[in-house]
Amino acid sequence: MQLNKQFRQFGHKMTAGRETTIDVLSETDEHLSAEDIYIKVHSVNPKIGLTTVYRTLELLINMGLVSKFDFGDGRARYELAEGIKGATHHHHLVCTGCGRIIDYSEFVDEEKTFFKRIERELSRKYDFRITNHLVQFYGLCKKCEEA
Amino acid sequence: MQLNKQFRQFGHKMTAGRETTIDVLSETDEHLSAEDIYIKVHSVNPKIGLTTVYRTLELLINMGLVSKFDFGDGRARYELAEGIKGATHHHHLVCTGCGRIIDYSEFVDEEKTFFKRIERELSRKYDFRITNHLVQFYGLCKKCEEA
DNA sequence: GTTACTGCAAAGCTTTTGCACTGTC
DNA sequence: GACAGTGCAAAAGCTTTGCAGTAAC
Repeated sequence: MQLNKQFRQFGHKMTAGRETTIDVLSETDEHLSAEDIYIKVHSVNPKIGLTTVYRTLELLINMGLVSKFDFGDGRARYELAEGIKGATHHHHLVCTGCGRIIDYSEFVDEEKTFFKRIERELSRKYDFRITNHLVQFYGLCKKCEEA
Repeated sequence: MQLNKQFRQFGHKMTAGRETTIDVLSETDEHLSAEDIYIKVHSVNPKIGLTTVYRTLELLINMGLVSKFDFGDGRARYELAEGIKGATHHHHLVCTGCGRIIDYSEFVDEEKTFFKRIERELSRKYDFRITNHLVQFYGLCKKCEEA
């Protein structure tokens, strides 16, 4: 895999734990917590521990390969970053009833244009170099609304 | 104060801890953590403990008087909700270098219009009742950019 | 007088760290 | 062979909970 090369460029080694973690993230469309990832990684390769998963995730985030999200339930969630292994840009609807996360990508282009303009002005006004933005909608999914 | 009445409508009692917590939140423009709030509350009234602050914040959030934010540093921050005691709608720039939070309210009207449209369409498409949205920009403040 | 509220201490969770061992390059 | 990476166990940090005492209405 070509990520191998990317690891070495950053001065890191490619190991079983790292490769398996990336594989797990590539093969899911869920929003996995560190422990979720650990369980999957561990079932593929029982030698790999939770600590390694945490350390790998931190590394992948620093390399820009993974994004970390907080949906308000006290544990972080991880996703392959946009563009990595075909992952597409999207935002999230978070159900405050059951915690379900719905991805949507309908308006991301529109949002991109909108935010680009705002970011430009905020950057200038506050002397702030914006590198990233987070958009999340909260509410109730159909099931929870009916209940 | 008229919040007193609001508490009773919800079936809650107004107590020293709750009143002091609201006062602290009203009088700051910082983004206080539970412990920050506790320190201030405790300095006004040393009888009030951290547990009460946590329980009060939870209550205030459920009553819609307080909003809870996560800026990625592992502890939650609390602010008076929009409209309570004159608190105005705003969003946040988060410096990933030093953790500084900058409030801005320049584009919130524009954002409101923009999001209203998107929320309407997402609600319909995903059968999801959107009650709230979160917008945050991440980047580097001037000091951290120079360092 | 009832019932909700509170403080304290202890527990619960996720995440991080120390250290000796292991594996990659 | 050097040095980064790893597992395990322990620690850290924020937040929640149990319980007996206290205060609001």
